[in-house]
Formats: sequence, structure tokens, C-alpha cells
Amino acid sequence: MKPMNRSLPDSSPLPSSRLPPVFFRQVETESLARKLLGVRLVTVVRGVRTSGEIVEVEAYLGRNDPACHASRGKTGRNAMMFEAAGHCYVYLIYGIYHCVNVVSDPEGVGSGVLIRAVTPMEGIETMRRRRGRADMSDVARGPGRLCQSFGITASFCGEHFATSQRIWLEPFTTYSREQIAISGRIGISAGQELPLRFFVKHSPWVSGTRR
DNA sequence: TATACGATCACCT
DNA sequence: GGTGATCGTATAC
Repeated sequence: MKPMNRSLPDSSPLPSSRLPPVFFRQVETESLARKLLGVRLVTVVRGVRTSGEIVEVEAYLGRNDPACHASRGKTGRNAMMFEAAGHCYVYLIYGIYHCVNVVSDPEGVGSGVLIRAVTPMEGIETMRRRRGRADMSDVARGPGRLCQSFGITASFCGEHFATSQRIWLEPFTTYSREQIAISGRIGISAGQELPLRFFVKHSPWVSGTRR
């Protein structure tokens, strides 16, 4: 067991650079997915800040997308996907790992963007410690690894990226269409051919390969 | 109540 | 290239 850490949670004002609620209200989920590339994901857990630049995402399109958790309607597990855009939807996968999503549609729809990989920026030693493996190159490559590094667990489900004190998004850089690659989504069976995975071309930090 | 399986990863050959 | 880990949830009985 770790020694108790009773340092105060970060009570500093919200950074002015944080992305506002309107950012999340894109007309298309794919637009939000593209715009999340180059955005900085930040968490503060037990007073420690970790951050990284998002380089890979996937879009999940509600009712009409068989791969989307929301495609068969609202359940206890996926209920957060049906909340308003900007909410944080976290779920447990394979009984072991967590995956984090940005809800992308108005209340009741059930779409979102899965964050699949980031380029580590701040708190790298913390990330490595949380991962329990020394290798820096894998620290935030893949949705499960990234949640582990950033300390994201099921308790983050229901936070809002525009207002949360422990998870948010900040503008960092932007990419043109030419700098973004598109492919099918990874690890799904239905709808895997759909071009809903977006990643930064040539980035060494993106996860698994597929077309 | 029982069972099948998953938006993954690590480790093996 | 393949496979086992591991458990909450959804669905079937």
C-alpha cells in the first residue's frame, strides 16, 4: 500500500485555455473527432497533473452504428453516452481496462468519441509508475494503457470535460486534413469497414495498425 | 440464476 | 502470428 497522500486537491481556478462547452456541440461526431486531434488531455489525480496531446480517436455514432454501445438503446452501463455533449463516458473492458470517451451529441442520442492514444507531455514518471512497466513508448498508446497512465477509472464516468476539476481538455495544436489519416476502427466486429478512426499521420504514438 | 462476451493488452511461439 | 487474463453487463433461460 502507498503511504496516505493528504495533499489538497488542486484548487486553482480553471485554466482559461480549457475548451468550453460549445466546442463539444459539433454537428457531426466525426467533426468533433477530427478536432480532438491535437487537443491536450489533462487529468489531476491525487494532486498530480498528467497530460498529453491526443493523436488517435474513433467516432461511435449512436443508434445507427452497430459497434456503438448505444446502438441497442440505453442501459445501466451506457447511460452516460446519452447525456449531453462534453460528458465523460468511461467503461470497463475485458474486466481489466478502462476506455474513455467524449460524448458528442445532445441528450438522448448516444454518440461519442473514444480517445485511443496521446503523446505524453506532463507527468511522464507518474504514468510509467501507474503502468508498472518502464517502457515509455507504450505509456499512452491504446485506450486501456492511456487510462491507466492518466489514472482514469470508472469514477470519472459522468464528469464534464468543460467543468471537471480532474479531467479536461485544452487547445494545443491543430491539424489540417492532409495531416490526418482515416481508417476502420480497431477491435470491433460490426461496422469495422467504416472510416471512423482518425489519427495523426506518421505519429509514433498511435496504437494498432489497420489499413 | 446462468452464461457468453467484449471499442484490450501482455506475453508467447 | 496466436491466446489467456478477468469481470461487469446484457441477455437468455
